[in-house]
Amino acid sequence: MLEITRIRAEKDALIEGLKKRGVDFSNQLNQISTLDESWRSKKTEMETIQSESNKVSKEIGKLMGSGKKEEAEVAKKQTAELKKKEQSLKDEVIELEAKIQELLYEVPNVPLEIVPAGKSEEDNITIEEVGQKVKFSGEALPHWELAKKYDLIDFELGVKVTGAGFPFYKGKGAKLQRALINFFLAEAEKAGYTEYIPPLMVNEASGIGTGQLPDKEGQMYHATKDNLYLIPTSEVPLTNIYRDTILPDENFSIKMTGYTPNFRREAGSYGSDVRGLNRLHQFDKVELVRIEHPNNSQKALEEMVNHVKGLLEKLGLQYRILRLCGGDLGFTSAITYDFEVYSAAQEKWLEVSSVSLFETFQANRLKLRFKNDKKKTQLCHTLNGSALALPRILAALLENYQTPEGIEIPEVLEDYLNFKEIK
RNA sequence: GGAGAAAUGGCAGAGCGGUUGAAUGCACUGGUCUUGAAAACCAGCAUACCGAGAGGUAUCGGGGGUUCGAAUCCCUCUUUCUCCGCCA
Repeated sequence: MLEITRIRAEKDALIEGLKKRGVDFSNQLNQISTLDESWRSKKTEMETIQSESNKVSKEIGKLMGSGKKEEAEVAKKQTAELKKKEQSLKDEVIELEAKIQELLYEVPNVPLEIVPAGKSEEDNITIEEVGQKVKFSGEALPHWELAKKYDLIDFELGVKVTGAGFPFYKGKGAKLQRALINFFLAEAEKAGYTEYIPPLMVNEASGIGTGQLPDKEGQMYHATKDNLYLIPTSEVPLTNIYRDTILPDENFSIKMTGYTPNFRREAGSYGSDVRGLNRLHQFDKVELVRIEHPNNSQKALEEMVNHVKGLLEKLGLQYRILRLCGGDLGFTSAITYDFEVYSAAQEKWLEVSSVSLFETFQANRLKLRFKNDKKKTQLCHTLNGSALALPRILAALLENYQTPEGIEIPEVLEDYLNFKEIK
């Protein structure tokens, strides 16, 4: 959520910045601005009346105290009119607040200077490409066939027990999955992140805090009886740890990591995009979340990008980094780098990580602040990134490391496994 | 799931329906004193919003109500504790 003070101060610049998303928000911002003005004047008016009636009430108190009951009765009658006015002003103020809030929820974050304008993924910029295409001697199988051939993942069983998009990992497939999780967590720990195992369900307030609600309600599984949501990413519980928090001073740099399954309804997805491990309703991910001083958030973003690069390089996967264009940017993000690995058998790029800086957009909703050197409360910056999402990494590993005899295992995972190849 | 008790500032803990945004203690910050420290003493110390400022308004777990006036009374939800039941 954009800060109302920013809209007051630099509305036109914000409108201009938002155009990079390919949508014109001048309507919303102008409306907010107008509503905000009348809100302020109504509020002042209301508070003046409140102040008056508070005074009269105190007078009555004094009169009652000194036994002048009749004078008190007269004063009581005086307040009736004030009450009426106060109530109607209050109604107006509340209505204006609700309207402003509603409009604010509609406006996404403003992209940073270096984010390219653009409408779709076509306009993303590839800023780096690392590694070589794998050459196969024979036919290269897609991961779903490899998974079947070596009995690593059972998709049909998942359909039977739960539904499409909920696979079973089995035997060496399950172990490989667990090894990857441990590897990612170990790397995060080395980089100074504190590990958490968060709840897999969150309440409504948390969903609103990180921006999944109200806009993306349909993306989450909702346990209506208890009004809880299954998390679509551990970003939600991890970031919400710091909801309604004021950090005591400027010296903070909060680095959290967590492994969790993630649940996404993915309504409307279809075709080859959902084949095999490409898109699941439940998938594992190790997430990085950071809360930073505004002066430090750019550096933190860079560190996170380098962290993910390191992981992909250690796994020996060909990858590229994209800077998303305005149109492809998530609602809450100011800048996002996507990481894609090349899946040699499917001959396509698969997104395995997304690293984003939200600046104050999330912190504003979360009420996550710190005390600056002038003892004023100021919003923190939040960041997060996947490091990494498991299924597509697993898919790429299976496909890229396949040989006619079996599947090799990247050396870096050997410490986490009791086998060195899959046959 | 049933029965009972409770929820106040960073913590502890007062608070007859009427200058209570809230006593007091601890913690914290600044100052005096001291060669330095401790102690003692003095002062300061919640958040948000409106306002150039003076100041104003709101907030005592959340929401609603009674009243001229609510931390204080009523309803409701949530959470915590105790007891019972069930259970990995």
